[in-house]
Amino acid sequence: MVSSSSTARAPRRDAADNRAALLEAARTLLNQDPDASLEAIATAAGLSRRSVYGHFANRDDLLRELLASGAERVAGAMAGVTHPDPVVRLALIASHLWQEVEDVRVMALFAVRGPLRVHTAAALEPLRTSVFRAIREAQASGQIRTDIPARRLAHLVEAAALAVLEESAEHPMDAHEGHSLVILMALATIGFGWREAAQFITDNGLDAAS
Amino acid sequence: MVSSSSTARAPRRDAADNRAALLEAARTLLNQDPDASLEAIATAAGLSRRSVYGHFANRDDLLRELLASGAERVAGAMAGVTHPDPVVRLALIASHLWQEVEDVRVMALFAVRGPLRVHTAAALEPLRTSVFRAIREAQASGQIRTDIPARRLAHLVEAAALAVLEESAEHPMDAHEGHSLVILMALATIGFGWREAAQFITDNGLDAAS
DNA sequence: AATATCTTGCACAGCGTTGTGCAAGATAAG
DNA sequence: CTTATCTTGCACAACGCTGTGCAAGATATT
Repeated sequence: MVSSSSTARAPRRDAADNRAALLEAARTLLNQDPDASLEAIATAAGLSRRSVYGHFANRDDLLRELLASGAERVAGAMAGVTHPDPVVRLALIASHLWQEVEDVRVMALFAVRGPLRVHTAAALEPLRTSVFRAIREAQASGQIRTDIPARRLAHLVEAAALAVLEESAEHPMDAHEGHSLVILMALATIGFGWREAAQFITDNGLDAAS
Repeated sequence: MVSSSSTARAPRRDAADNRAALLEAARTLLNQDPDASLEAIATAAGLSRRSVYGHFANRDDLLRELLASGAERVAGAMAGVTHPDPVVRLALIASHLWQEVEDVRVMALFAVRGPLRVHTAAALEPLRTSVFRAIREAQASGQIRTDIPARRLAHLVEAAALAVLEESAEHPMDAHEGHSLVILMALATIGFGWREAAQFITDNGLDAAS
């Protein structure tokens, strides 16, 4: 199906560009207002609303593609995180997460909380699983709190990260501050006291994360 | 204007009942779907959509009244919280908060996060202020973390409480578990380690909060 | 029983949006 | 240059919702 059997001509290259421009515009606009209209998105991309339907079947299709690719990008960035200590692993995940999401905070919240979170769930599944595994492992070795079941704790860690995102969306926060906050809140959630957390961060060089 | 000067008759008493029924129905329905239509709300209240406009000028009016009264109820429940130790005060606030909001969790999230949060801000202001004051006081006396500015920390504590609400909305959680979680997460956010927090809770009888 | 008050149903306008059909125009590929 | 591909503008239908006007009906109050 890729190279058609008939004598069809190759698709125009600018079409692909426009498609990309639409996604990029959507990324930007939806990050300001998750309910931005197609009209607004198309205009921002330098196209007409009508043309959008030449690239995507409908609004949902655009959103789906945007969110799915975003979720995969985020999940992909976590793939390289491997560390023997499960707590360090968690902190590294938090750190990378922030870096990936920092410039799309509002849309990230929308992607995970909004009505379309169904479309990102699949791509984020491995990430959630590795968080859960790290927590279970850390509980087993007595490194973190055991008064909350692992599943629940995993959700709460995720919620803590989202809470920082939200806070950063409402009250200006530079990238560096957000980065450390995400880690601090994750550690706090799993049971670390604040001095303990600070010690842990310096001990493991997490404050100078690349 | 209360008792009209003309020979007007007193308003019918069932009208007030219907108005109350509308608010109650709205409270229930909006707790399931914050975008529930007036049609749905009116029907649930045993009235027609048309009648709603006999009691409220428009949709926003209904919402405003509902949210404002809810916010005041919540804020009012915190008024009685006075304790010399600011950390205990924070924990008590968290505890009472849960009890007030437990049966309206989804709508509470909507009221604080949604587009109508403007209408609840005023009523919740004293509550937010007392959280901020408690945190500042506790920081001054070295009881809690000082690596995060008081304002920011206050926001994060609020976010932590909301995170528990959200978690409870998505993954079933009985009232008791939610109650302790809210306190635990608040303490975690202000810098307590999990054992320290547990100790603190038993020491102050917070696990048996009325 | 008289009457003001409240409810109802229906019709209608308005809103902002999405999705389509179609014909004409612009443009990259061959 | 020719042609298939892409874009555009306009018109139109549809959707679900809010808000109103009006006349008729039900009901509490007096």
